[in-house]
Amino acid sequence: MKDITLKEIATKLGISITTVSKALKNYPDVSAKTKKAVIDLAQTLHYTPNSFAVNLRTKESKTIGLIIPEVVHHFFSNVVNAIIDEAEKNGYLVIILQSNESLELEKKQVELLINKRVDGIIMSLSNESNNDDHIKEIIRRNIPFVMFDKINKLTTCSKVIINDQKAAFNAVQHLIDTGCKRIVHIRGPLNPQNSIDRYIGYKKALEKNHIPFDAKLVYTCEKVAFEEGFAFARQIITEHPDVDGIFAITDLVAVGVLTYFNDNDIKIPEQVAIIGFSNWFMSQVLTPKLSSVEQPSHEMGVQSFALLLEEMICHKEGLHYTPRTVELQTCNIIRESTVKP
Amino acid sequence: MKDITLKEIATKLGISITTVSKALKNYPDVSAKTKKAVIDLAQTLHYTPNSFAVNLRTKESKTIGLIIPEVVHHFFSNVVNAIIDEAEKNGYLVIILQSNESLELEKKQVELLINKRVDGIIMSLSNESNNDDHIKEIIRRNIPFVMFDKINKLTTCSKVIINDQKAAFNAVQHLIDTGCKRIVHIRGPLNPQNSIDRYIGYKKALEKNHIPFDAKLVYTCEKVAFEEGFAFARQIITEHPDVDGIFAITDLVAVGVLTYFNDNDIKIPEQVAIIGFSNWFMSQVLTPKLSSVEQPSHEMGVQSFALLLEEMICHKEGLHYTPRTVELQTCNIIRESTVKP
DNA sequence: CTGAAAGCGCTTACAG
DNA sequence: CTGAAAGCGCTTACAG
Repeated sequence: MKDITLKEIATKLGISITTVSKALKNYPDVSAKTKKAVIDLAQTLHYTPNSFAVNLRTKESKTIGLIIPEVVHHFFSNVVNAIIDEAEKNGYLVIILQSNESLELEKKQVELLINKRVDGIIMSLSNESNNDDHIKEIIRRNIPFVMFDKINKLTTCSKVIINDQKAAFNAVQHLIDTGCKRIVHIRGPLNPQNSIDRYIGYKKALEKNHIPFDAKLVYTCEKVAFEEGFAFARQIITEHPDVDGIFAITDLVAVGVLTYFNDNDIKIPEQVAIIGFSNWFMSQVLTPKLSSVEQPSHEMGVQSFALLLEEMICHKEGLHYTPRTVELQTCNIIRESTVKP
Repeated sequence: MKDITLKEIATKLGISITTVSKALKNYPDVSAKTKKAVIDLAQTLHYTPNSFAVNLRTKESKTIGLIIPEVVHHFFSNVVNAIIDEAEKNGYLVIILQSNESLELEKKQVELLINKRVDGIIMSLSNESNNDDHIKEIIRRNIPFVMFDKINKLTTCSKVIINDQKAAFNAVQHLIDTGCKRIVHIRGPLNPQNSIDRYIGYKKALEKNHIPFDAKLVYTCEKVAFEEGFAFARQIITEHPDVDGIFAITDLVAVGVLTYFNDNDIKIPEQVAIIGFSNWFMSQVLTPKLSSVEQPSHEMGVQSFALLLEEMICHKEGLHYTPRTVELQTCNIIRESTVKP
């Protein structure tokens, strides 16, 4: 099937390409009669403008790129959901790529998006990434750019974040309020900013409450996986039978702990209370229901796109844009896993 | 920041655009010396070809479109994950859109993708969709097209499916094997093919085992949501206290049932056994762990892209392509919710 | 109100 | 080995 072009319509009607183009774009300087003829024929022939040519002329593709660690993840899929919908409402399509937490893949993907000449890029960094060359290249090329959640503080660009230190502090404070005295933190990898910040929040809460910090009570995930939570649970209960509270970097890991404890008849929260992070859907249907920190994933997506749109508009009009940082609120969602009867 | 073009490189080196283009594409008829000079300068200037111009010339965008009901869904996010990764390996990017189960949105999205001139489209239909005009338009335009999971039988295109009738039959047969005699089916909406097929599988299993079919034991979801499962559970236990088994259209609904039963001290599986569908991640961590039908989501994504790629290659070379249907295997995953002690 | 012409940045058949 | 030229399908400043 050959695609219909302006030229064909013009030939069929015996008028110029210029006039056809103007008629379809509803320019005021085309007679009503010509306009109607053109629009009718275009409809009959199922004409749709060749976006490749339009892109080349207008120098924009009305497409943005989105790189996240992985889509099969409660938090990220919710952000993706919001970004896709917001973008569509504003006439943009979204190309999605997954770094799978690999810096190497992420670099390649940034390159792909730059080559593709997307109008803007939204990103949440992989666990291995920092202010690396590929990020600098986005900035150097002056491509509208927003980072969310897993960000790098040194990069000058718009950001949508939560206050991970404060959120973690509040989660641990809650454990302490319910009577916990020996609190484990299962943290994320050493590199990502949010895993560092949650760790700091944990330490600050201990300090504030005059509970001595014990480095042996900190366990570090590599993958931030269910299986790690499960394995750490066994290790914790063997190495530190006196532990009475656990703050996990994310619900998935907390669920691993909870599953091990359930399987081995360790009472939650009577023996050990557990609180996770991000409030995954499943947390509310587990037994016991898991306490967690609510992270506004949908709103993060909405705000990320809104900031990117602002910047894309400035960029298009050649105006200077000053990056902004939006910080969203979090709160503790208290459920059975931390409420001692 | 202005983008570097072939022309600028050519001017700087005092050679023609043609030669620069050829050098960068490693044509054999360019001298090694010229080639080196061009490649070096291109690198220094961070040259990357303008994909808009390349698309226009080559008439392909190396981009495919993917429309699914929603990305925040265990099954679909796994398929998306596989499609993105397979596409990237083969040099394609993926634009993702969500119909949110709305036919109207889906139609608009198909139009967007056609206008965008993606090289191919992969789709899983919304609950409201059939062999409608927008689907016919894809076929009419001869755009490479694959449907997976939620398909329409009448459309002539490649498909990746499971045998929903057989899978449902086996699930219900399992309930019967464990001693269930009054079995409820919480089905999906009336329109989608897979919800019809699972319903037929349910009926066939009853028939085969000489259990009379009772239309009152069939409950119909509108949204296929957790809340519906939860509400139906209360209704079922009130209207039919003798029910001893439930087969739900998907795990999310089964989890709603399970949650209501847990909250109200109805023993699973002693009083009522439950089996879901699709084997969502959370099913293995619930109490009791939920039995389900394993649906190979990742493999569905891999196969969908593979079929699309086949068709895109034929399309590009002007060859005729005969659509194929790939049927993947399912199996029962038996867990605590159906194993009577 | 209509249209000829230039140009977006590339690729490639063709001539030399 | 190198390059002039046509053309992909559109948009738009300009002339009439």
